[in-house]
Amino acid sequence: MTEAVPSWTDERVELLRRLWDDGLSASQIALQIGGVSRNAVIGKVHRLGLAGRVKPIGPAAVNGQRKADEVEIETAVIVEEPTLPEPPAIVAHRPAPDFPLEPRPAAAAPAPSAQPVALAVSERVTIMDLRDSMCRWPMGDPTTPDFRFCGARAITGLPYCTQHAQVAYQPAAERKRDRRVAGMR
DNA sequence: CCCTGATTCGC
DNA sequence: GCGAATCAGG
Repeated sequence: MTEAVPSWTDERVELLRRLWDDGLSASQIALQIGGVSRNAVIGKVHRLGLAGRVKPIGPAAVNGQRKADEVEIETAVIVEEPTLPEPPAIVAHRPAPDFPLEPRPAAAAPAPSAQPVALAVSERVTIMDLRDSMCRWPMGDPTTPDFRFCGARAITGLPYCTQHAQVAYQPAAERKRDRRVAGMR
């Protein structure tokens, strides 16, 4: 097939803008877009004038990559009381990948009974289909082409749906070691 | 060492 | 305009 990438098409640029605005690093964006190096991404970002974005939180928190070299502020887990009638200024940092938190069984043979579904199950959406008020919880590695977002109805004021908001802002509960899938490289 | 973005500069 | 190489920082 034609592996040759056209170049920075509108779609690719749009994706680039979105991912960059989403806080993904250049290397991650490059891996996801494919066909471009991280330098290319950075270069394009600068040309587009997107550089100098506000540094969110979590330089590479997307990957469970921890370095004992430095003490990071990963402890930025916002501890909140069980009651959250109002969305405080929660610092939405990029949550760690979550594979074991899928509320949907793999084999989804709907066997449509005469039962109207009140809420559609989480529909994974791509970055392109991600709209506002959609849960922006990342599913899968941003480095893979099948990277999706939850896409469910997000809580007003929060970037996540009820399901993921819980895990995103869980109280100072115990934290279990998250073992990521077999990493390449 | 790993990573990050910023910049330069030949193409 | 593009991006590899390089730079500078964490």
